[in-house]
Amino acid sequence: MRGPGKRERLAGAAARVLHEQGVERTTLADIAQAADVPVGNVYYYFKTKDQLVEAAIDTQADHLRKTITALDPLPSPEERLKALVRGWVDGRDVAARFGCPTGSLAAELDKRADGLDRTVAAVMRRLIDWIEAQFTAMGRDDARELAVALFAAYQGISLLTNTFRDPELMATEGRRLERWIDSLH
Amino acid sequence: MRGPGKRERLAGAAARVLHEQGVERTTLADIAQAADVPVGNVYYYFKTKDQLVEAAIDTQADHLRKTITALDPLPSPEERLKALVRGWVDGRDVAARFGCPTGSLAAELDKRADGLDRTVAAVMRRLIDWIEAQFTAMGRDDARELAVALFAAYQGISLLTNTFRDPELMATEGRRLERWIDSLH
Amino acid sequence: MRGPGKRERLAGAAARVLHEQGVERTTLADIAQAADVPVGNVYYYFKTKDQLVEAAIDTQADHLRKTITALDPLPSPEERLKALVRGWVDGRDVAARFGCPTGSLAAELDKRADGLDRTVAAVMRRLIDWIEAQFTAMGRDDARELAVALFAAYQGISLLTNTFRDPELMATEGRRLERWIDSLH
Amino acid sequence: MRGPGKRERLAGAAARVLHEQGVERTTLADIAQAADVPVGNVYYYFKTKDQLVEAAIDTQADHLRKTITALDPLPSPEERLKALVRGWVDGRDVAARFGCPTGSLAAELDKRADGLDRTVAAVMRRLIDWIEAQFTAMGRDDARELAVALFAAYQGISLLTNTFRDPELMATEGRRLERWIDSLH
DNA sequence: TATGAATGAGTGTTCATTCAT
DNA sequence: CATGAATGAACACTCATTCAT
Repeated sequence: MRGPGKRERLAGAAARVLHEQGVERTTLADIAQAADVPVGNVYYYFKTKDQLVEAAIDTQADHLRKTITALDPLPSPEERLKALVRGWVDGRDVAARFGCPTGSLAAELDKRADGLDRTVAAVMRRLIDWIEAQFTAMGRDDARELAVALFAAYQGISLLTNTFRDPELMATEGRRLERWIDSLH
Repeated sequence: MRGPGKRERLAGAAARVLHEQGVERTTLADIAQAADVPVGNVYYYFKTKDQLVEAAIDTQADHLRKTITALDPLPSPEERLKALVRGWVDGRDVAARFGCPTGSLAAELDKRADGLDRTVAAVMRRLIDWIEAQFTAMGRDDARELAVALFAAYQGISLLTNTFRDPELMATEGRRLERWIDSLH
Repeated sequence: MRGPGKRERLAGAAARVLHEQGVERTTLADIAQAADVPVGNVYYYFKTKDQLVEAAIDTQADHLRKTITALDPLPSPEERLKALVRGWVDGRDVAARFGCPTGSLAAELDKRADGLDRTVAAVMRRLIDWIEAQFTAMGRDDARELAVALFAAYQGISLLTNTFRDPELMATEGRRLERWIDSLH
Repeated sequence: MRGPGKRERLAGAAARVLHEQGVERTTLADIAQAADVPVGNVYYYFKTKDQLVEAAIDTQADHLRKTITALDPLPSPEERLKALVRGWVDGRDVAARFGCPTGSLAAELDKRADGLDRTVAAVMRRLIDWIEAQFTAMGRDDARELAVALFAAYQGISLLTNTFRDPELMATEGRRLERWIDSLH
C-alpha cells in the first residue's frame, strides 16, 4: 500500500478503465475507485487527469516493450511477425469488447489539442519500427510500407471485431495475415 | 427556412462537427451553432443528443449509399473495388485531420451502452456486404473474409493516417490495395 | 424577472456580497443565493467568476459616476469637495463593517495577476481626476498631489474605521478634511 | 536546524508570503516551501493555518516595535514623526508591489469572523498610540485625531501606491506629510 | 520530532435537457 | 413553431488538516 505501489496501481487502473470506458466517459472517481484509492489522493500522484492518461499510455508502452522483448528470441523474422499476429488473435475477446487499447486511445486523443496524441503516436511508431525491422530482415525493401500495412490491418480488424462484437473476425484475419507473411519471402 | 430543411441542416452539421470533434467533446450548442439554429430549437427536431448522433449516422449512411450507387455502373467488380479504394485515398487529407467519419464514430460509440453502436455497425455491415458482393462476382468463395480484410485495411490506415497526421500513408496503402485486388482473380 | 433585470440583479448582488465577504471568501453560490438565482443559471449571464467581479466593479463605477454627477451642480469646487467628504462620512457605518467597497476590492485584487486590478485602478483614477479638477478650479497648481492626498485620506480612514469598527473615526477625519479644504484657498 | 529556529523561520516565511500573496491565496504548502520545511511538519509548530497567520502578525508587531525603538532616541517628537514618515517612503517599492503589510492583512482579515482581525487591530493601535504620544509631546491636545490622520494617510497612500503600482505617489505624499508635521507646532 | 502520504469537503465550471412565452 | 432563459446534476481540481511510521 506504499507510495510507488500506489502510483503504479493508479496507472494500471487508469489503463484498464480508460480502455474499457474511453477517456471522456471515464471520471477520475472511476479510476480512483478501480484502484481503491480515495479521489482526493489521486492528485497526490497525478496533478491532472491528463497526467493519468499519460501514465496509462506509458503502461501500454511498457506492455508493448515486453511483448516485443518476448518475441525477439524467436529464430526468424517470419516467426516473430507471426507470433505477433498470434498474440493479437489471443486478445480477440478483449478486442471484441473494448477494441485495441492503443488504437481506441489514439482515436479518442486525436480529437484533442493536447500533446497526448503525440505520445500515443510515439508508442505506435515504435511498434511499426519493430515490424519494419522484421520485414527488412526478410530482405524486403518495401519494409516500411508492409509494416504500416500489417499494423493497419490489426488496427482495422480490432475496430471491426469491436464494432461487430465478434472475436472470430480477428481469428480469421489473423490466419490470413499469417499466410500473407509466409507469402512474402 | 422550414422545418424539414432545418432538420437536415442540423443532421448535416451534426455529422460534420461530430466527425471533427468527436461525440463526447461536441456539445449541442456546437452543433446548433454550426447549423445556425438556436439551441432551444434543436429539441423541436431531436428530443435528445443521441437522436442527433443517430441522424448524423444516417447522414453518413446516405452518403455511403450514394457512393456505392455511383460505383455500381462500373463494368467489373475489380473496377468497382479499386474505385472505392481510390475514393478513400481522395479523402486522405480529411482522414489525416479527423480520421474516417464512420470509424471514429464506431470507436467512440462502442464505449457506450446505447443502441447507437448497433446503428453504426449496421452502416458498416452494409458496406462490407457490398464489398463482399464484388468479391463474389469475382468468383472468390472467400469473399466475406476478403471483404472484411479490405474494409479493415481502410479503417486501420485511416487511424494511422490520422494518428501520424500523414495523408501519404493512405495514398501508399491505397496503391497497395489496388495491386492486391488485381492479384485476386 | 427578465434577462436584463436578472443580469443587473446578479451584478448588484455580486457588488454587495463581494464587498461584505471579500472576493476570495465569496462563492458563486453565495452570489447566486443573494440574487435568488440558481447557481447554474449564473453562467448564462457571466461565463466566469472573474466576469462577475468585473460586473461588480462596473456597478461601483456607475455608483461613483452618479455621485459625481450629483455633486457637479454645486456652486463652488470647495462645496463640491466638502460634499464629497460628507458623503463619505454618511457611509461610515457601512465602512465600519466592511470598509470602502472600492478600496477593499483594490486591496484584494492587487494580489492577483488578472487584469481586474487594472479595472479597479481605472475606477479610482476617474475619481481622483475629478477631485483634481476641483482643486485646479480652486487655483491650486499642486492639484494632483492634493487630489491623491484627499483620496488617500479617505481610503486610509476607511481602513482604520473598518479595522477598529468605529464609525466615529470617519466622522472626525471628515471634519478635519473639511477644515483642510477650507484652508486651501 | 532545531525546533525554535524552525518556528521562527516559518513565522518569517508566513509574514513574507502572506504579504506578497494575501491570506486567502496563500496555501500552507506555499509557506512551508518558502520556509523550506516539509508540509506535514508545519503542524508540529502551528496547529492551524490561522495560528500561522497570527505568528505572521506577531512578526510584524516585532518589526514595528523595533522601528519605534530605533526612533525613540531622536531628539524631538517632530524628528521622530518625520523619521517614521521617511521610513514609510523608504519602503515605497515594496508598497507599490504588495501594499502595506499590516494594512493589507487588516483589510483581508476584517472579512473574517476569527479573532485575528482583533490581533491586527491591536498592532495598529500600538503604533497609533506611539504617534499620538509624539503629537502630545508637541503640545497638541488634538493629538489622537492627528495620530489617526497621519496613520490613515500612510495606509491610504499605501493602497494607492499599490493600486497604481507607482512608488512616486508615496514619495510625494511623504514630503507633504513632513511639511504638514513641521506646520503643526 | 519529522515527514510523506491520505482524506474529504468544497469550488468553479460545463452541459444536456426543460420550460415559459 | 421558435427561442431565450432556466435548471441541476455532474466533473476536475484544491487544500487544510490528519495520520502512520
